[in-house]
Amino acid sequence: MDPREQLALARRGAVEVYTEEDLLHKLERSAKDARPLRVKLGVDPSSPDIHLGHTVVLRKLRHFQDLGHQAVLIIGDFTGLVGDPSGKSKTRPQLTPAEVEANAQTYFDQVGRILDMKKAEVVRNSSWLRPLNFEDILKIAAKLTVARMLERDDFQNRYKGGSPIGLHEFLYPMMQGYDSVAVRSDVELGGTDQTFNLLVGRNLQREWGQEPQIALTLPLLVGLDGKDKMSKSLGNHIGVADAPADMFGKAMSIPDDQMRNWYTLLTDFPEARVAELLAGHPREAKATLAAELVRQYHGAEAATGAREGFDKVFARKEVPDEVAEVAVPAADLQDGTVWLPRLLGLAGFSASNSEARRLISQGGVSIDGQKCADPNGRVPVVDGMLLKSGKRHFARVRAPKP
RNA sequence: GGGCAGGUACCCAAGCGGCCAAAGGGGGCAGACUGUAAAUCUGCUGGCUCCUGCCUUCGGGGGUUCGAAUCCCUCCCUGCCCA
Repeated sequence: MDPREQLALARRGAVEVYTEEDLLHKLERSAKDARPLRVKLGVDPSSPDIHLGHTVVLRKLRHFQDLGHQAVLIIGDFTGLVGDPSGKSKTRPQLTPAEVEANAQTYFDQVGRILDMKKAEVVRNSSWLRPLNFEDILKIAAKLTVARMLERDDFQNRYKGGSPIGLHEFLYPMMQGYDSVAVRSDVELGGTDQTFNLLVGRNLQREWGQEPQIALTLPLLVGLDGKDKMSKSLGNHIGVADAPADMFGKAMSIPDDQMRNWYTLLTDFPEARVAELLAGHPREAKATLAAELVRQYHGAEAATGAREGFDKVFARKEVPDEVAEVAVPAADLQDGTVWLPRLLGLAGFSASNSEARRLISQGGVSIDGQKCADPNGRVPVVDGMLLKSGKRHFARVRAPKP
């Protein structure tokens, strides 16, 4: 593909490209010499499950792959020992090597849903970071200054707010930047919260006599709450490994005004199509989005199924096709009845009896469509009866075999 | 090393001898409504107890007191300032 077209494609959705001219130059040279660009993406194995927030940048990397460039995936197994401080308001716990390794494995399995892993180059940064001795580290550290570090928003906020900043956290951008030197990166991708780290890479490459990489930043995907960036620790995420029904339901719960963002960052829908959808009924637009996301990770059939299941439960208030079963142990039976709070606990709908009582007295519990009023009552156990808690928790009750 | 300010429930944050299972906000859950698990409004939000109390909780450990999240001692941790 023509370098200018490639540039346009690379540019799409990006917040910032440092710098665009350099990228064009690299693309042109790459085309001329038939030498793919090395596009670096560092992944943080501190949280093993990847969610849609991660996919924004992974999708961009995939696009580079599709253009024939070389994806270089760096498993931050060494940096993971620190935990990226970017955007964090507190120090992250350091992981043990074993944890990092286990996480990396999970990560691989999931990332294959987006990248073409057969063509990707996967490396671990421990392979070049671990052998460094203190003298090497000092040499690299000397290229960075405290003042520059403190320019970063997250550090600055923490500093001003009086929260601790570990010295090792200062080393994080340094390590990530050195990764670029180690893999001779041409382009590095990252969220906008990575900007500083990506720019450090450029500086260090220059110091090591390499042509600086292009830093391409992408917007952070806002999570289900519509406020904060999607992250597992905030619980506002959709995991790529989530079940179709979950994925669909969660996507349906994003605030309306986030739809455009999600469409542009998570789908390949052309702009015109998105505009058309957003002009229509919001629920319809959201359902289309949700279905598309399910399709990407589970296929078209699952997408249709998820949508139907959702409508069934929430629009038509019917019972879903698949309902988990709860077996009532004989020990809990008394004259053929079971204590309702106990039953809710058995079904996994409440963590304690108090919570179960609360649920019942709030009118959130029903059996076979019949609301349960007594928070302390016993109910006759009928094999196959349907227990419902809240709007979306169902369980088929199984009586003990005589 | 010295001085000062702090460590409260899932998170932020009040309380500073009894009326404190602990204000308020966030989050979570439930209900109403609806276009959805959007938005909005309302309620609930330590555990056990079949409601009557009991148990655990306010950084850890000791103490004072009839009684402590609140006072004292000590240890650990954090921030700021000085060195």
